[in-house]
Amino acid sequence: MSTTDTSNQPISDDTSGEMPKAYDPRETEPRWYDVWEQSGLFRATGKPGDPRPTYVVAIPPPNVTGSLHMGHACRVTFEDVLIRHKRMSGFDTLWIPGIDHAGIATQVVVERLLKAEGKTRHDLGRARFLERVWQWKQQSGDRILLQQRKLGASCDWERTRFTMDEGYSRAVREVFVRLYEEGLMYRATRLVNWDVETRTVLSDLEVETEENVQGELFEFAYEVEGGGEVVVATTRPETMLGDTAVAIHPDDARYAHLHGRFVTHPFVTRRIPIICDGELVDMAFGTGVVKVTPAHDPRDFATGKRHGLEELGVIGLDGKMTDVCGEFTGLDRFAARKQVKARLDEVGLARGSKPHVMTLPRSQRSGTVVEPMISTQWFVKMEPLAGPAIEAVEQGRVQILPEEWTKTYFHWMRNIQDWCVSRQLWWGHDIPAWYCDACQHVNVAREAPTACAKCGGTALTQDPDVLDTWFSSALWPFATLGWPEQTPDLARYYPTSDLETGFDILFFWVARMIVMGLKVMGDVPFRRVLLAGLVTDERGEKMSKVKGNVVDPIDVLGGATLDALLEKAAAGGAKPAGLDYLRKTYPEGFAAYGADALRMTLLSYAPAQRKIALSIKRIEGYRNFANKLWNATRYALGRLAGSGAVATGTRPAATALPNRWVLSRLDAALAAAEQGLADYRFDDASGALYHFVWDELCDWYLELSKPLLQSDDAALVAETRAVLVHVLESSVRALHPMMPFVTEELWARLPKAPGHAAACIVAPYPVAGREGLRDEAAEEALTALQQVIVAVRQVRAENDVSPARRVALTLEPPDAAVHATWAAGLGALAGAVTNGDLTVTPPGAPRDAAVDTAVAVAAGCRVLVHGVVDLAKERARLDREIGKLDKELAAIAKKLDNEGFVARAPADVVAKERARRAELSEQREQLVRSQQRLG
RNA sequence: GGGCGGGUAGCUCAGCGGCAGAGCAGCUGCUUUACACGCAGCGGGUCGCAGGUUCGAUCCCUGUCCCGCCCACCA
Repeated sequence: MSTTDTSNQPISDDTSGEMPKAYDPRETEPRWYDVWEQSGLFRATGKPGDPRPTYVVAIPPPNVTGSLHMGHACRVTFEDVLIRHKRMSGFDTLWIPGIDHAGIATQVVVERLLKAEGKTRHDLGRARFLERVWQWKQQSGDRILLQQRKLGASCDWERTRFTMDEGYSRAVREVFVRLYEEGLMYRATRLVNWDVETRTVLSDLEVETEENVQGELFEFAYEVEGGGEVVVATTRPETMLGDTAVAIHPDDARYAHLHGRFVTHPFVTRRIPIICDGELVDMAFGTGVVKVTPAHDPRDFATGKRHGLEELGVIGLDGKMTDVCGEFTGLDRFAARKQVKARLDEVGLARGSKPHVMTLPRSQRSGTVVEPMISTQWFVKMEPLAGPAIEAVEQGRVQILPEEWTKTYFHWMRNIQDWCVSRQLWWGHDIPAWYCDACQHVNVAREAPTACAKCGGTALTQDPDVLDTWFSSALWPFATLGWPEQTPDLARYYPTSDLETGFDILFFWVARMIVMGLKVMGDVPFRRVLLAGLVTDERGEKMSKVKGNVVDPIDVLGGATLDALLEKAAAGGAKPAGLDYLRKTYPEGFAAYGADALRMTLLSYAPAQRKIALSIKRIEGYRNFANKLWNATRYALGRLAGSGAVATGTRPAATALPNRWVLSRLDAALAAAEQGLADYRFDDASGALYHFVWDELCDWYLELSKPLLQSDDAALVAETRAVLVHVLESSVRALHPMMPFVTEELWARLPKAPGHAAACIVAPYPVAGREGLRDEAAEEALTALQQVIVAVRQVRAENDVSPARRVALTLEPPDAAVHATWAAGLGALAGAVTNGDLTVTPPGAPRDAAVDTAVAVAAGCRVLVHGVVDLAKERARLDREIGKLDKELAAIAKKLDNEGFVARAPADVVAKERARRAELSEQREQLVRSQQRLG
């Protein structure tokens, strides 16, 4: 695949200087980011009729609540890998950046700022408060966008969107009105989740349940009119002030005499009917009598509807008892609980309490216990909308990865409840509903109406509430492309390709985008959903300011001393335990690991329904890897200098074994990377390239290339240079999506043929098998070479032979054919790499080794290391080697002696075992003979 | 009460029918002119537990014990 012509791109940078021994990301990263951005390389340039395929990702817009955290770094990394890979592969790529206004979260943050000034939002009034929030938005939003740049995000910044942009607001109003017109948006009075702290209603999703709370089940009696009593139990005694019925099971013989009777309320003058309800009451639970508070409990609310009970609100929107509560009026709900219990005790109606394990609903934002309240709110009717969204996933029009999440998605969608979308906040999208002062008619319109549609009255009041922030987020994939205008962007880039996000917002955001995309655009918003884990600290605990365990991506990139970390944590309100954790875990703070290292680290975790416990040691490892790549290039540049060898992007021809081998291994690595990227297994893709570069290219090829480059054979030297530069530049290109900065820097320094891409970011992504396939013969031969070299190294290390000491080596090939290969040059390579003078003995030569000679068996050959005098050590080493072989042979024997195995296992498996047994036995025999010779 | 995921080397995690792997940590050497952010070598695991299927199980099935998460209106 070809990429856009970049020969005229103004890519230039001063990379002529000497390469320092260590790579310093602080120097290269800002420099290259500016070059990319200023050259317009992030822009999606597709025009109508552009033949290139498109690839589109809409970023999950970060909240304007502060600064970027590790979760965002995760988003940026994954998405940037996808985008950069596709860009290099010739796609017209668009990555839409943006910011979310994050209604409640942002309002809470700004209110906290005001509180520090001793003010509340009410002191400012709505208009001035919103001004403050907009100020905050500007500041926080800018910071977030800057931080994303530091991570290397190649977004099309000119298309940056904010969920409260003018155009975006138009989209929100349009969708609201359309849903209203179809009867899918409605206003209703319901029992809702009320957050008394922020004084707003919450959707079901914004309520989190705290499990296994140790509470108590308090029992008290109601006096029955005409004598007797019934005992009820409750975890919330204060709600008894709002009891409007007492329920028993219709079939409960114990209470048959109570049918149609009343009880009296001890604190307010009210007769409370005893009702029969088989749905609410479980005869076996407690006393079998249930107090009914329709205004403050979901099940009681339903019961109230069935029986036409009065809904008596006793807890106000402010969490205090309302004025129908007599002596308890004005008390905080928790104070009232105590007081009610005390008073019940006083009047002799308390009947004791039992410990009770329960779950407590808490507000996701404020953490306060959520109070069920009756209130009039706007709802979206979800069931008709969910159907198509379920189908889309069933039919694979949207694919969810990892697949385990599909089930979770279906479960939620199939049991979906209506979505409460109004919020009693100031920061958010206004609800486009105006109430007629004269006739109360609800006027829902795209623009503010001048007169009531029903009575013509001109006195209209707009709904003071705003919309749930997720309502606008649900429109993200098309609103960012200009909808409701029919823009060229919308035509070209919708549906988007992949959506990548954290699994924690599968319901909040992903599911609702699918719903809205299908409803509004008539098509899915994206083809694929990639869900990633939550980034946690090293212990697997969620990062939080209070815990002090927040790892700021920017600190990881640029470095931070322990003192700086402690200071920041303390400023964020971290507790002493959190600071201790920091001291213990990061005693030296962070070095400047660089964005590339952080990115590689985040990519290295396998996708799973699990947390990503970010380890600094791991980041350090990838920092080291960047340095490794840097130094490999440094080595290559030194050897290429003045030679005229250049990278062409085309695989050079090779005859020498190491050259053939490394080209073949490169191909294997590229194939693995390609597969990993295709499967969204970034861990596999990055891992394949990491291991190729470090374990094969650096550990073996670069070492083997040294003797080759010193050869008198000019053609061999030229070939090796061509291979060296090719393998390196291919690795650099292949790693670019994961490690954009160091690769761009190295790319600039590598000598390139005139036609080759000027910038790595737009260079063609290397494809496996393009200019040649795997070279099996070379791989096999080089494996043999490696075995011999490793054998010599082992012998040297175990016998304390200094690496500096040159030794004499003898290689005894088993037959003429093998002898030919080693004699032809492999033997010399083995010697060169191990600092030895290696002699290959011809077949049939005498095979007696002197006593000071250590012997290993590798690649079927005997490997003799002369001048090794420590007999005891050598004997011990051989013992261990033989022991290892014995263990393996025993395992093989167990299999082959098993008739079932020989009879039923596939023939090739059996054959393999037999061959292996033969090989190992031969090896063992040779070692035993060598040992005997040692005496 | 349902559902999902996890328990593999000291730590963090890959692997998921046919020789137990990586990174880090540990131990032993090495100022080898690409790299000490390094090189070479070594040690370390009844793959949570118990059954079953299979010639063969870390991998598949059943049960069980821990840990995490999600959903659910039992007073």
